[in-house]
Amino acid sequence: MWNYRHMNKFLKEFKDRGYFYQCTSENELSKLLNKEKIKGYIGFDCTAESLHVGSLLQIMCLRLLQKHGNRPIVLLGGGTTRIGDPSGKDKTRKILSESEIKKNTKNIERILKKYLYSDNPKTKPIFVNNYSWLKELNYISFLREIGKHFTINKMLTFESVKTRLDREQSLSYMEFNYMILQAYDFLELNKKESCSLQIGGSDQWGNIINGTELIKRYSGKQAYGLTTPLITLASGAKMGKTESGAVWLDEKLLSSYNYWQFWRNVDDRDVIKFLKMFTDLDIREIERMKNDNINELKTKLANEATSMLHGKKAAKNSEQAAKEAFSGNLLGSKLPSIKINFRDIEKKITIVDLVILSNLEKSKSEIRRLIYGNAIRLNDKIISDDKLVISDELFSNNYLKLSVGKKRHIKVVLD
RNA sequence: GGAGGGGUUCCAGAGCGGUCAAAUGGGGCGGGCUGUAAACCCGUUGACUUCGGUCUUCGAAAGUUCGAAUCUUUCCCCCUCCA
Repeated sequence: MWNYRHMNKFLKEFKDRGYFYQCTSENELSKLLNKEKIKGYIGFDCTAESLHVGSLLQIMCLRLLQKHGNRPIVLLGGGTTRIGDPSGKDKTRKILSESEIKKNTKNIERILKKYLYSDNPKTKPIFVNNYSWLKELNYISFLREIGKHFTINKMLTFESVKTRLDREQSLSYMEFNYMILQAYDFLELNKKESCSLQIGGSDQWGNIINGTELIKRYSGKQAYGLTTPLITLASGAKMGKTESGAVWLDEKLLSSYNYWQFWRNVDDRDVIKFLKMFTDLDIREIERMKNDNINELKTKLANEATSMLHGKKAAKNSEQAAKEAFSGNLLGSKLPSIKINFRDIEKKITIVDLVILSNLEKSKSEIRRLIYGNAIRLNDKIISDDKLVISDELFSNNYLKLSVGKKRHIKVVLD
């Protein structure tokens, strides 16, 4: 059996950090990686306007590739998004408009650039959009050159297809072709950029295999696939979604403070795992920290993850804000804030209106319920009257701290 | 093509003419305990409300009725079995 000690450093770290799920031919890939620096790619779907933590593991894979001197290729699925990947989907997804896809693609690229290093020309990420080659495919020649390498018999055995058929849910011919297009992407990148590795989530295994096999048949070359596991939280839930929606990697959709809070609030049992997966801290260092104070570890995790995305300063500010908010200080100066003006005060807005304005809750009934449950506080004082009118006396130095529950705090600034 | 079963509030799933904004469980939210954790306990979980109520929900539309999630008709969609 293969000796772990001789394993390529990239692969070894890939495993040590918990990124590894499956690999097409591990030994050979390891040998190749030892011999030369390669290019590896991951495809990103452009269905959503931005990326969320669900994609973070993939992004971390690209960073790791860079760290070990390899060059990452980011494939933006501008073309395939027009089709829709049936993997793991019960139903056909709604088809997005051209302009939506364009907008999404741009935004996703912007976010990825925050994570990848561009200073070294040898490992600088390459961004490609598969629309550039998919749009000009000629149907007949595509069928003749590429289509002939796929058998329906085999395609029908793929999990993504099978589950749809088994449940008698319709699978359109368009979607059925998705896997061929993804395989073709790999071939294209292999030809154009001599890219020899595709990484993806475990649900992409079938699609990836199709790519390596197509490359083999088409040009006789060896290419490799590597997949990451589906991350499950200790609580059993899927990573990335919280009660209040997706954890976006985008300041516009989720403030850096709330992003920091997401990491600060992970389950105890997930902390070490996440430190390994989502920070650049040395593995051995993390091992050593195992018995450190759990809350300090969470803070560390939050700081590392936040600064990677939003910068060191945002991370520090978030930590500061959290300290102030949770240690019961009168005012969290770095807390997310909303402004209200004197005219609002004159209009005699109530506590309920104020919470609505803060965007922390959107239903008045819910806010009233929260008030009855002692959950709403102004400057840390519990509010028990839902008709309380906000007066300027409540403000100190034009600031007012509004809290909903134990965890949500916002600074109200009188303008 | 034939025979049945079903679409209920975030999810699962009861209800089968008024007492139904709809049991129960899960999830969520809030409170308690703690450590911004887990477990546990309690409360809450359509919207609006001058807290008296009011309005909108049970696949869609129409109808019966004083009154429908519950009955009738048509339509749409799912599932199981047989061919």
